[in-house]
Amino acid sequence: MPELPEVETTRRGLELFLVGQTVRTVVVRESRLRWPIPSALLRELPGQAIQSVTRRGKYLLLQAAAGSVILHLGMSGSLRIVAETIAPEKFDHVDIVFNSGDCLRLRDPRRFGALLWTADPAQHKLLVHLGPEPLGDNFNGDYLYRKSRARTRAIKDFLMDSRIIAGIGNIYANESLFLAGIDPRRAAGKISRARYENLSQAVRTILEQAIQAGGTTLRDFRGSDGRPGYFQQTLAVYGRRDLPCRNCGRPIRSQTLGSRSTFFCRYCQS
DNA sequence: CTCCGATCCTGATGGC
DNA sequence: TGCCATCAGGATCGGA
Repeated sequence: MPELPEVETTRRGLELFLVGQTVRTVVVRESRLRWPIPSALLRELPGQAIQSVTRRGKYLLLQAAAGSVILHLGMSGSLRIVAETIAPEKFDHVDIVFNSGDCLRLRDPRRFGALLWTADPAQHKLLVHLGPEPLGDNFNGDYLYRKSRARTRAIKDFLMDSRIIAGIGNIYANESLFLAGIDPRRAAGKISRARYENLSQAVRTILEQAIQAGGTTLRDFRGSDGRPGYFQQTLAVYGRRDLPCRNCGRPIRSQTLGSRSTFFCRYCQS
C-alpha cells in the first residue's frame, strides 16, 4: 500500500514529468472514490498547466494557476504516466490527459483514494488541520513532548493522529516505536522529553530508509506498477507476530490498539 | 479528550 | 476444487 515514502517517491517521479504540461481533458470512468470526483475538477482543470507537484502527508498536490488537484492513493491506488492511446484496464478509473498525448492514469481497485479540486489548498478541509511534516523542520522531540502533555491515549494512537503529525501510517508507527524502544501502549503524556527526542529521530530514520527503498523499486513507476513489499526485508516488527525479535530473539507480540494491529517486543520496548 | 463503530471496497485468507 | 465468510486497512465522521 502507498505509504508516505512511496507517495514521496511518486511525487519525485511525477514532478519530472508533469511540471509544465498542460491538461487537455479529464476522462472519468468511475467517479465513486472515497468521495465523488467533483464536477469543479472537470470544469476547471482543462487548459491549466501544472506548475508544481508537492506532497502534504500522504496527499499529493498538482498545483495550477486556478487551483490544485488533491490526490490520495488510499489503500490500493497507483499512478502511471501512459500514452492516452493505451487501453485502460479494470480499475483504471481516471485519466488526466495532457496536450502531449500522455496521461496521468489513476488505478485504484478498492477506491479508498481521492481525487479532488480546490482553489486554495491552504484552506482545504483535508489539509488545513494536518500536523507538521515528519521530515520537516517543525517536527522534533520538543514538539511531541509539548503536544502530548496530559494526554492519556496510547503513544501509537497519538503518532498516527494526522492532526499531530501528518502521514504516519500503521506500519511506520509500529516500526518507529520499536526503533525508539517505546512500548506502543504507553500513555503519550507519560513519556519523557528525552524519549521523545529519540522517537522523533526514529521516525525520521525509518521514513528516510523507506524512501530509499521505495526509490529503488519505484524508479520505473512509469512502466509497470508491480511492487511487492519493497520495505519488507527491513521491517523489524510489523506483520512479524510470533517471529523472533531482531534484537533479542524473543517472539514479537501483537494486539489491537486503537482498532489497528500493533506489533512490538515486550522486552525491547518499555 | 478519548474511545468506539461504521463507512468506503476488493483481494487474500481460511474453513468446510 | 470451489464456494462462502471474514477481514485488513487510511482516514473521516457521528455518537457515547
